[in-house]
Amino acid sequence: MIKSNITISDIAERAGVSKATVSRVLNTPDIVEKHTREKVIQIMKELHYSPSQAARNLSMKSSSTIGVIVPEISNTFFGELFSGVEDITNKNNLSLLYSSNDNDQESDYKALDMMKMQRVKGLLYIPAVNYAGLGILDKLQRKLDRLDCPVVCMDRDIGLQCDVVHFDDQSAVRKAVMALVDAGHRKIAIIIGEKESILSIQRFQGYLDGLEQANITFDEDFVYQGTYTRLSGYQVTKQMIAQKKQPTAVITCNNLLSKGYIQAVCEHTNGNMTLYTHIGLDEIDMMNFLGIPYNCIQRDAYELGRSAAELLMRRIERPDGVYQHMILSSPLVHQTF
Amino acid sequence: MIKSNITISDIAERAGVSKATVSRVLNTPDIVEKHTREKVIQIMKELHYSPSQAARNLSMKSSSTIGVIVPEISNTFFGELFSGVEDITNKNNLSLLYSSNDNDQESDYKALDMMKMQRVKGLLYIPAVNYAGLGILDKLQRKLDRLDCPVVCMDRDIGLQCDVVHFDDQSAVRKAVMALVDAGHRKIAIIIGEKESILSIQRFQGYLDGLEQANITFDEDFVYQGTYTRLSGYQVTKQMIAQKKQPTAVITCNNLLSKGYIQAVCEHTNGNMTLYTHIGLDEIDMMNFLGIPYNCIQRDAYELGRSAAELLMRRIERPDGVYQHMILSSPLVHQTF
DNA sequence: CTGAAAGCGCTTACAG
DNA sequence: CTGAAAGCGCTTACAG
Repeated sequence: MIKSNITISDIAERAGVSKATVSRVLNTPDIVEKHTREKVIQIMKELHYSPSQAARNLSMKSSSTIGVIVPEISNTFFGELFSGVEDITNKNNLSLLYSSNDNDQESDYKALDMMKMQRVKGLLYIPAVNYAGLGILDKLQRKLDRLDCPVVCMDRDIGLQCDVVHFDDQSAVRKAVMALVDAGHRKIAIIIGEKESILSIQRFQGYLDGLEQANITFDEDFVYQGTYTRLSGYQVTKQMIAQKKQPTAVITCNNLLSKGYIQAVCEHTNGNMTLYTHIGLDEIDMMNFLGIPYNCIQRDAYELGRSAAELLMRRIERPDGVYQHMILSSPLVHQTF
Repeated sequence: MIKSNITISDIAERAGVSKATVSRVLNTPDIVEKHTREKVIQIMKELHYSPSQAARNLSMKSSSTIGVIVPEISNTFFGELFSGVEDITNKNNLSLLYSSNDNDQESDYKALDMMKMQRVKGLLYIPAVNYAGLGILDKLQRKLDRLDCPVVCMDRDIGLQCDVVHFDDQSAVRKAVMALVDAGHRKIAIIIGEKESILSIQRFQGYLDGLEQANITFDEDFVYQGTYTRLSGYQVTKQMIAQKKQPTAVITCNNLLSKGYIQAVCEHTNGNMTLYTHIGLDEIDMMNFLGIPYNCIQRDAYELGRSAAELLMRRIERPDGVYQHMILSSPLVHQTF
């Protein structure tokens, strides 16, 4: 560590100019005389000067930081998303302030408070829970409004007044059901996570839509509900396997549930995945490469992050104008059945 | 968006006290009289006051942000690592400023410059490349020193003067070779990434150590070198498969290479992974659950992140003292052969 | 093209 | 226990 608190004053002094001039070569180099400019730049380099963003932000009442709040970074889906975000913010020379909310409302509030204290220039946000369902959507909305910066809500459309980017899960699940029906299935089970989650609600609705379209009577025995974790997917699938009334096809509603499902099935069949015909939401890494046919609704998390970040950039440019509602398609990819 | 630039002055005015007092209820509440304190707090709540970190940092010449630089967040290894980091920084009420360097030296410099401008309180750092190998380690070291904050180097020990946390890859690979030898193998191939990478150097040395210990003559035909990407792992493995001289066992030197390897082997054998006996570095998600026996050197990325973050916290507390060199063990996990 | 000065929103000795 | 004032490191009208 080197104590190196070089400030604009040091540069000004050495260059024999005012602080204002130094500031100008930093911000509006064109308006300072060439010779002066070069001298100042030279000295900055010599002294390894690095302007303080904090001071700059304070003075300009602005910020160079974008906040990102996602449920949990260790889920590859959010890692990919993050990667898409970064590609855009990098281009715009913006820093990324990160926080995860662990799908927990309290953590979510904490994260939002932090973002506010940091005065982020914009926020990319995945709500922790379904605030609409909890009846506290208004409270969240006010919290976001008070952030006093553009917000783009990603992945979960809980009814927020802001730009929103998400996948059309409802129709994707509907199509998945239709594809199974076309292949002759009538007994189609679905495994969903938390009932209250907007994700579950939409995906389940897609399931109902599909059944209706195919004239299949809804049978609640084929609805398995857990939480959006691998462990839960495993347990629920075990339960399902033990039932007398068996489905012939299964839809699992996120990548973690799918993983748990696969684990349970493989354990039961000794690695043979054909116990049920299966369609998962989200790709699962490696499945394609192992020569195991894997059917899924493909959601491009990288693209989600990229689109949301681009939308945020535009919104920062032009804060006014009607909110965008962007829906990304998620194709059904099935090699077999 | 609500324009809500409530400042400490607003609070002071409404509460009929000075700014200093308001600041004190924020920072040292105990020394302000109970009644005053409560009144101020009350007004802060009413007005949804949120202090500006930028102003605070500037005034205190400090920071509440930890920087994290990793190669690429989309690799699950780094996602897990990040998750370990966050658990610690959350506890300490520190924000996380994130940047990836994409294993590219220029991006790495850019990231470091950004961290400096942001005046991070500490940095968790994975060097983009092997600076030692490039002969510019000194330059990097000075860059880090000028950051004027504690730095913990993670995952890659390139010889930096700072705290370091990494796995003992060399001895892990040596043990992997020994395990293969014990199972009767003599023709053991290794697939490594970029030659110059410190990762490759150490892992390759472990390979040599193992061969020597087993009295096996080194045969360079069994060394396959690519880059640390899935595609490269795939291509190199294809090449290997096409060779007349065949190994009986293969070691792949990171998770991406392992994935590419698996892809190539499965493609060639139609899903039968027993073409070679294989040990990969790092776990691969799902393998265990698919009932596919997968042998690997297990490196706990979450633990790496957690340890590094804890070390950083301690170093921030006590900046002086000799640098720590922490080596995490990475057990060899093999169910078969 | 350049400088003096005020201001951004805080904190903290200092004096009371 | 509290306030007035200086200072953190910048930027930017304003005047020249």
